[in-house]
Amino acid sequence: MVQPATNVALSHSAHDHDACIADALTRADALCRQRGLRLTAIRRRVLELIWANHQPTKAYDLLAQINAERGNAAPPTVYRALDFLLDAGLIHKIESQNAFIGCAVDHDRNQPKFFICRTCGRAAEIQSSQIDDVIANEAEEAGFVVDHQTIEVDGLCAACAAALKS
Amino acid sequence: MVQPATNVALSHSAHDHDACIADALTRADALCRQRGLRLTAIRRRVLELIWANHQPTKAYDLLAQINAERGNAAPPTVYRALDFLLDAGLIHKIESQNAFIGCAVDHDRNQPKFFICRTCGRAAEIQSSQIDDVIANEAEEAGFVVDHQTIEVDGLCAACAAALKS
DNA sequence: CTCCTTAATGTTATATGATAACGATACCGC
DNA sequence: GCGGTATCGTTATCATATAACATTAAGGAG
Repeated sequence: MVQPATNVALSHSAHDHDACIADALTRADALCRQRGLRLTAIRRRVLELIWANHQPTKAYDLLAQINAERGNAAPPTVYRALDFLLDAGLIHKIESQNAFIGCAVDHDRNQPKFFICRTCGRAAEIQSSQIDDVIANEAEEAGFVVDHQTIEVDGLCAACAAALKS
Repeated sequence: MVQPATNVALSHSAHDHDACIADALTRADALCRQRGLRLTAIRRRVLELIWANHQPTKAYDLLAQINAERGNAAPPTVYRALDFLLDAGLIHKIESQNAFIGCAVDHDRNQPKFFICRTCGRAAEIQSSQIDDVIANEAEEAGFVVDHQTIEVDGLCAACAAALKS
């Protein structure tokens, strides 16, 4: 279940994975400072591991990774960090997988949505406001007051679809 | 967690709940006969209980209900029935709640979607193809091949929103 | 009808995901 | 430095789901 970051970084088109992790942490630091939240060592490390895994990551995999480096840590250690990060909007939960992934977009007006590839396992967060608009319309018609959305689309990403065809 | 059917039936606008359950079972019988699937006693009973609960229902609640009437039943008994019903398209899983609900619509061209009320707990399955269309467009642009969607919108249903305002 | 194969169920054990409860510690404003 | 609150450690337990294998039942071939 645990996927070393190096494998992941190599498997598709190259991207500067270290920079991508560093960026995410910088953004998290800024956001927490701005809002008076405390990004403690554990919370920061959990966030870093989630970004490093680069795929939806399970709580117990994080726990194992933490324990590999620190030795002590029980489930609440990880779940509390995850709760904090979720509340801060720094990560999202992929409900269909009971897994967590770093937030890659700005959610001022739209809700998280993912395209999840069943082959490479990656979850791409997409930013379409169209989907939110349509849902808002449907809700309006039904008199339903929207609070939160779970939108997870499973299938094949472009790269994996191409690989399968050839 | 287990909610007696009578409470549920009374809580909002009246509907003939017995008939609604009976209809669902009739449809299930027909569909299984047509497709050569075996809607065995357990499977049928699990489906019936799900409809009777009239809300997303947890596997272990179903297990308790089954055991109350038959005494013997372990988790696999229920999970196997649920798997069958899911495969047959007779129920859906609400991923954000680890719960199951009867399928109320025809899915020839569109995928399941739910409006879930945080107050009364009901999950209304909606049939908009607009949402599917927009997702299909987004996927097209991204080169993503859609296989399955999880769309769960949490909030307040019209009735509960009205009740809160007054 | 009976044998045979396969699908379905029973049963035990265990894996996986998440939280309750409470004590100890660290941070931060005063 | 002091005191209150947030965070973390620790233990136990609850909740969700499946593996593995034994047993039984259903339905077709002969």
